[in-house]
Amino acid sequence: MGSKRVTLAQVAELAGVSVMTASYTYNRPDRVSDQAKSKVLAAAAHLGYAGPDPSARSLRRGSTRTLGVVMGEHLSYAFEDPEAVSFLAGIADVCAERGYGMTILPITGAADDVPRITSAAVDGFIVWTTSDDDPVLAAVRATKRPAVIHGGPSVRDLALVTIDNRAAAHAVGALAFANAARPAIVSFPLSRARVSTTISGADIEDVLFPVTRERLEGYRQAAHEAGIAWHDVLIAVCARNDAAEAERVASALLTSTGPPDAIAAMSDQQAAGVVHAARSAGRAIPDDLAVTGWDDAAVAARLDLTTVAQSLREQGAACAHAALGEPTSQTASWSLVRRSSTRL
Amino acid sequence: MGSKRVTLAQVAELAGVSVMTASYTYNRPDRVSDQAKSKVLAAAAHLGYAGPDPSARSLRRGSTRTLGVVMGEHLSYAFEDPEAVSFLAGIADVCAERGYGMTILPITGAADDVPRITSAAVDGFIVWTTSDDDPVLAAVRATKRPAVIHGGPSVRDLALVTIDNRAAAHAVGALAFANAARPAIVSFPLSRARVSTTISGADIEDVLFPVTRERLEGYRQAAHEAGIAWHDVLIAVCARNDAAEAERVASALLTSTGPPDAIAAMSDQQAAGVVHAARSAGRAIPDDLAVTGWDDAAVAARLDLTTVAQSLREQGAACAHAALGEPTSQTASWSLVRRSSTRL
DNA sequence: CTGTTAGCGCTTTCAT
DNA sequence: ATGAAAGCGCTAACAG
Repeated sequence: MGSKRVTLAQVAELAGVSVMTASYTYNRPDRVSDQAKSKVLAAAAHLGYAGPDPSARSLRRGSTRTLGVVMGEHLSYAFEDPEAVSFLAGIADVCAERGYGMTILPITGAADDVPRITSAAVDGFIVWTTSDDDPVLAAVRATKRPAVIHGGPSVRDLALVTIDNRAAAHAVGALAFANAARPAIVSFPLSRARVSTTISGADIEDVLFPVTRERLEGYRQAAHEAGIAWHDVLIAVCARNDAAEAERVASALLTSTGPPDAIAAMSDQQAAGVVHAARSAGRAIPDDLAVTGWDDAAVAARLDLTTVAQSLREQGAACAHAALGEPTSQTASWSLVRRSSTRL
Repeated sequence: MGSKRVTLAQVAELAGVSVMTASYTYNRPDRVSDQAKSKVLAAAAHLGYAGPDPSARSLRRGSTRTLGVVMGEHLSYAFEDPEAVSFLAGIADVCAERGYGMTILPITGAADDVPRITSAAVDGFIVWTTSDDDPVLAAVRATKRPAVIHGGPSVRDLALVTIDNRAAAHAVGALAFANAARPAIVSFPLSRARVSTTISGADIEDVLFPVTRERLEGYRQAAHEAGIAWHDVLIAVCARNDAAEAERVASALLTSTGPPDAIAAMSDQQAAGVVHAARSAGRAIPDDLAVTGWDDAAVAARLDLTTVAQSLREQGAACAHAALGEPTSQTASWSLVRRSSTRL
């Protein structure tokens, strides 16, 4: 007791063995005689030695046995988004199985994000959906460690795990916009600036979040096939993915002149907000207003929402495998869940 | 390009400066001339050097700039508990501010948890509520690094951040059990085994989760003061903290002979399950059944539940400060929120 | 402002 | 089964 830091060398000395025997006691117990082992462990206990120093071990081994997860912008938002949380749980499953730690890298959106990435003691990175211009992407790539991006964007040298958002949006959009005259979309942000705004017929090419962009493209195609001009489609952009903001936005739309008769949202949380707004405005679903969600979360079943099912948990696990350098299929599956919130 | 690992020495050599000048370029840019700095950065760019190796740096500095969080049992459960998630967000706030990483240590409940703790490259530990007999506690203590336990148990040398659960349970129990003849409690697990069971007048001393134990003590006192014998109080122990299990359990209670007329739950999620069960059983709240929750989550306001308010987010932040070795008040605040789900 | 020296604590060779 | 040597990549401490 007492001295601040106990080293393996001290343990070895007290045990009367070489440093290597002490080291083997912790790393290859089978290659050490029981006698030597117990001498080492006794000495360790006596000195209060808790095991090899993790940093020294990482340096020597060249591996930290930890995966880094970059959640984008304010980290606390990440924990508030249930789909993001499922994704984390999927990563956690794999880490737990492998005995790996999982380091959450706090991103603030400011310039100091880059050094944080660069100085993270991790073996690989998992990046949660971000925008094309996110400097974090270059920082991750520069580390030359295995890395995977969930959702997008696609970056050279980095793996990508995602569903086909465009195809899924096309499919669910077809249900949402069936027999609609004035469809609207409740959307995720278009850029990292995250401004809330309402526009019509968005210039999709300018959208910097690839997931949002691809979904808008799918919705555009669905609108087109339903005989609706894209510039007639109102897009309500929400700064954050939550029910409250979607409800406010949808209320405004529904009480405006020429209110929408179909709203496709980008998450079930948003769709739940839309449903509440519709109830408050006295609209019947789907007759007055068709609503679709995304993710097939618990709330979608509860509200009987037509939605796109995908497993963020499985995708999180797939990302973890990729970040560990294991081969993984890049393309995740999705399916359409047709319920009573749409006319079709 | 090409060579697997680029070192600072190589960068320095190419730049024609000493290793220290290269090191300072990254760590004390102000102490290096602009000229030298740009030579170093040019060389680094040329070689594809992304910055000092984190493990080597940690070893040399004696600090990892990362905090470890132990969430207890299956990590994925942690992410499913909204209060646990708030707690994590509070830690994340502080880590983001300080430029620290946050390593989530996956705990499986098996024997291999201990080496995971021991080999975590972190400067301090935060342990989410656990049981008196959790081996993780000794492992954390053995590292001799700053550590803090949230909720309990209290362990020598380790900080503790918690509210006074006993007092809070006493207070909310008084509202729950007012004018009740047959009160019941929907409880968190009593031990890490996490078995679901229903007992009456539990032997509180045997409960291994201190948070659960203290709340039961508070409820017992409240029952006593309401003139109810403890052995008449039914305790429905849930394996997990979620609405679904609480709803099942409450349904069973409400359809039994001599159903409860008051139920105190240990979380708002559980209370929400109880409310749903009451509705299904056609019971009026609070006249037929008084219900109380805990935490004052969003759902509590929505269901107009009497509950105990506490900020897990602030407590998470307080834990982070403690784990960083900063002084922190150990005792967090709580307050009673009286709404319409109780008779008083 | 820049450089030299020393070693953080450990484990990978390669012997014995 | 055990040990000696070497060095992972970096930065604190001190010169100059």
